[in-house]
Amino acid sequence: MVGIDDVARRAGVSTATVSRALSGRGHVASATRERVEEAAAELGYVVSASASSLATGRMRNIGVVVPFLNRWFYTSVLEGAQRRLMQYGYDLTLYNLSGSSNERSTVFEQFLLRQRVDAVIAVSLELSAEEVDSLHALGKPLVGVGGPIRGVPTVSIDDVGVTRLATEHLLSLGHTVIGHIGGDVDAEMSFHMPTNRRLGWEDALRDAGVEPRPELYFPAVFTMESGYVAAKQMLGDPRLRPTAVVVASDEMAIGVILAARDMGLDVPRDLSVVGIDDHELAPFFGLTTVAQFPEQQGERAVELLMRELEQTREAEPANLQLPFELVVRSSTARPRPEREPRG
Amino acid sequence: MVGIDDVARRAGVSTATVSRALSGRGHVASATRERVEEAAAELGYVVSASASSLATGRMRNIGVVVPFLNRWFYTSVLEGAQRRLMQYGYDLTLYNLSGSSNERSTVFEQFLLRQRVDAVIAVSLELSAEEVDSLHALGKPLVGVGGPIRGVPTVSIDDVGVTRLATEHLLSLGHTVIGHIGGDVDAEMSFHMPTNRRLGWEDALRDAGVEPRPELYFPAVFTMESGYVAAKQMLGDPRLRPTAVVVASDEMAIGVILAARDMGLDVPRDLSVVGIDDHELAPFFGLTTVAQFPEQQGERAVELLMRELEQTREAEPANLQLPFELVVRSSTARPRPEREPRG
DNA sequence: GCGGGAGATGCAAGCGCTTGCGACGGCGTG
DNA sequence: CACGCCGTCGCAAGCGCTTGCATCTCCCGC
Repeated sequence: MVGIDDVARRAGVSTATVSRALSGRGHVASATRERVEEAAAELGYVVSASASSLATGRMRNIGVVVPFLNRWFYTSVLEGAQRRLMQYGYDLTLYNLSGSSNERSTVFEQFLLRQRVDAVIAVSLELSAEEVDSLHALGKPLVGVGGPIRGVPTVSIDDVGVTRLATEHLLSLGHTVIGHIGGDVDAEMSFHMPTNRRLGWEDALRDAGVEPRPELYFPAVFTMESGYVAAKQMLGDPRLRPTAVVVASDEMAIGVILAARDMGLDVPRDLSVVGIDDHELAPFFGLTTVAQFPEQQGERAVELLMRELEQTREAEPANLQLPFELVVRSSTARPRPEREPRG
Repeated sequence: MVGIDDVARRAGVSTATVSRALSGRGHVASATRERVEEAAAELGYVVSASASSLATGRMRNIGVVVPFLNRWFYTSVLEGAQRRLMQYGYDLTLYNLSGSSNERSTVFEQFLLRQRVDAVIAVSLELSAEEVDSLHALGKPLVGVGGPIRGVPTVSIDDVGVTRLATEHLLSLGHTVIGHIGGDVDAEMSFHMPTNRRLGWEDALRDAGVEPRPELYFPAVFTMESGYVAAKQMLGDPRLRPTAVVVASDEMAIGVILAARDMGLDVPRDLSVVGIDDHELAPFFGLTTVAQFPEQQGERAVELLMRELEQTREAEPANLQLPFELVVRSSTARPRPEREPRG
């Protein structure tokens, strides 16, 4: 295994110079630097991560904690974070909490605290005060993505804004009886998000002079099937007869479209549906949606972290609100002139 | 930061004893061990990963390389691997190749060779001989999941077996005009898999005395949309008129179901479809499929690695074939007595 | 022409563990 | 009863880097 002194010998300098030349820290004459780089390349030298870490106290590795893996949002965030981290020369070590419930404490106690990561990104997780504290006690920066964490910088979207935008789109088309299928507050790991999205729907309606009807809200759990079931209930109730529905995620929205189809309703003629996400399947189903950009969220989270890590100054816990935008496809249209939504 | 000698002092022993007591290597009187563990717990001591790695040469971290993240198969493998690794006390660092094409070489040259991982798991990747060699040169065990890699232990399923089983299911129901929608050999990173799956379809047909017709095979790219498009072509061609189709993945198969529906065909009355995977959406669509168990594949890959890592003996490159099984749902049925499949 | 400063490099002391080797008793065996 | 072995533990030498400090050279300005 070729080490730093092999390189030093070959380049005719000291190991200190090799270290400085390769890391870019400290002054090295450019001629010397080239000679060192050449020697390193010829020998195929790469620094030992552990030795370097031991000496510097930095692992160049950050931990990303996600509640699930099998969901578009998380993998997208992961993808963005990974890409950006690689550019910074950092590794990403993955912690997935979806296993047994005690996996969570194992992750925290055994792994995150084990000095294997310089910082952690928590995706859509509501961390307890102790969890945050234990990380901070170790001097490990922490940023959240998705759910807000008290006292921790977070990148996210404006959750009330997205459903507000979706609802406004529907209102502008002339809809007034607009349902909402959203996350079940009890069932999710992050309870703010579903609540906020519901709020956006209500706010937009009120601003338009329409009083939101509680019976037009149906809870679901962010899966296609759950959206399907909720839609069947909503559309099957003759007292409701919504002409449009805003759905808190694209996966659920697709379930809604399928449900409508199965009930003989035409989308968008009989029912307009708009989702949130711009999931990869949205174009295929012609789903109008409010796009959020999870990859970008991952990237920004990394940037926040890097700023805290590379500079010495404490980062102000600035919560970054990322942009979102309406993508109109074929699942929304003006309501039918007749007030009867059924075929 | 509490270090090993803080623990040693508190327990009244040497650091050597602390190390041995906590790591379980070497003989330590059980009374001493308890005293040490107690002291460590009281101080909240956790070993420094870098110091430990430097001394032992082991990182207790393994790299997992995936071609994409946004696909059910990969995230499932990842999930399984992660869970098992955590049980062994290992970290998982994630490398995703889906970015730019030069990301691949960066991953190999800059990261995997950087002594940050003890071993690597390559998921559905055809590694070049140099890539394999460079890893072996560093003494890093390597196991593949999904695609076979020459000279490397691999865990996978019998790709010809799965489509054979799917086809036999259809044959046993009485179908004889059975189409196949499979991966496009040119478009995929792993070229064996689509070929083998096509082979399974052909073999089963031949064994039943039916000559497979090449025009009943349609290539696609493992997405729902691509399956949809291929199905439209297949079902739209009046010369073909298949009564059933075996599809190389569930996502594509769902596309096929949707296409059939859009063409006014009833599944399974007018068309039986069977997929491969047992994707999380399969139950929702009532899709009959051949289940493979990617999480299990991830777990087994880890086990293979651990055997190679923990024991000294060289692992024989035993390729592990994992089980698969037919899951019958509502997308398959006997063909209609009439030979006319159209409504 | 000389003092001072800045740039370039080397020396060597860690970073916090692990582990081979040796010391020391206590106990089983011939 | 003496010998040797084994279980238990400490000593100290690394593991392969990084970096503060010292040294030396060269150049600049007065």
